[in-house]
Amino acid sequence: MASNAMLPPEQQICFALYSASRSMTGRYRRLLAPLGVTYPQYLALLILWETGTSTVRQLGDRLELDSGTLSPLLKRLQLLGLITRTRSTLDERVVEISLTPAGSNMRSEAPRIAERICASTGLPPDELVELQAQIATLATRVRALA
Amino acid sequence: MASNAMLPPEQQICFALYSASRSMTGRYRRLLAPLGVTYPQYLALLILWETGTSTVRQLGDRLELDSGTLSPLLKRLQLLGLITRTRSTLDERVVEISLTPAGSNMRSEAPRIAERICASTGLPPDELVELQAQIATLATRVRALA
DNA sequence: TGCCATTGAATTGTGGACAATGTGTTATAT
DNA sequence: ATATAACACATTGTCCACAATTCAATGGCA
Repeated sequence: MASNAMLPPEQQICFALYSASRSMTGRYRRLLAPLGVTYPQYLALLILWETGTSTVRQLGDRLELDSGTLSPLLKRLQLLGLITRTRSTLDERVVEISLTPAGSNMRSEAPRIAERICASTGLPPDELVELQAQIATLATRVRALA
Repeated sequence: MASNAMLPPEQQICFALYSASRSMTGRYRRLLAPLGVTYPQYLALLILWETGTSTVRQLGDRLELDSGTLSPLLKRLQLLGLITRTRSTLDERVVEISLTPAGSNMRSEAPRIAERICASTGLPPDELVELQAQIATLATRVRALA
């Protein structure tokens, strides 16, 4: 592995991930602009479209984000009128995040966006799935070291 | 690709990239902490260790970052005493970034860090190179749409 | 019951990203 | 030679990411 030691960033996998992630976020930026949401906000909506309601903690577990990131992000989604935030009556520490009708309706835009994102990769579905799995495995492995 | 339409984030390649990139940055955070620099700062140093001197534009071209990101980042590297920033005498618009002796000396730490990063992936060198190439290709393709 | 560690969110502070704009410099075209 | 465009970088404002801290609420447990 010593041969890898001083490779330029363009040949290192970390930079490839860093660069690819920003490319993808940039692609989402254009696609999501008409909806007025960002990519991380869209990720939170994806979870909520699936679950209906989630706590801040549950969103953080799924997206691997902490409350320092999610709290202001969710506040912005609330300002946009897409979600509601209410303290749980069973446990006053917990904040329940739910979709408003406007937030629910936005779900119908998702398939078109996902389709265009997949198309941007230029990869056939099977290769996309394969690459996704490899990258996810890598992420899990690296995260396990923390 | 309609089948991909409403996959949960955990099964989408964009989220895999987003998540893997943050995992890697987190790994670098620990490894770079003794040096007092961040991962994006380390990327700039990687270029400078290779070139000796670069303009802000050249750094931006290599790292795909604009001056809005690089200007404050380089200012921090200057505060750390790792680089100098001087206006080019030939073209007063250009700012030349050069390594200080302290910045140059830091290069000796790089191989050890790169080695540990590669080890974190848990992948053999050949698979690492293969995966890097696939991700870099994907990034290029997506970026071409902008 | 009262004490104490734990938990869930929010807040604060630092550093990235990136769009949009500003400022001065250089190149180009009449 | 002078306007005008193009260029390099800096600045501003918004949103993310994450460490560290705070604070209220909860759940043991003596």
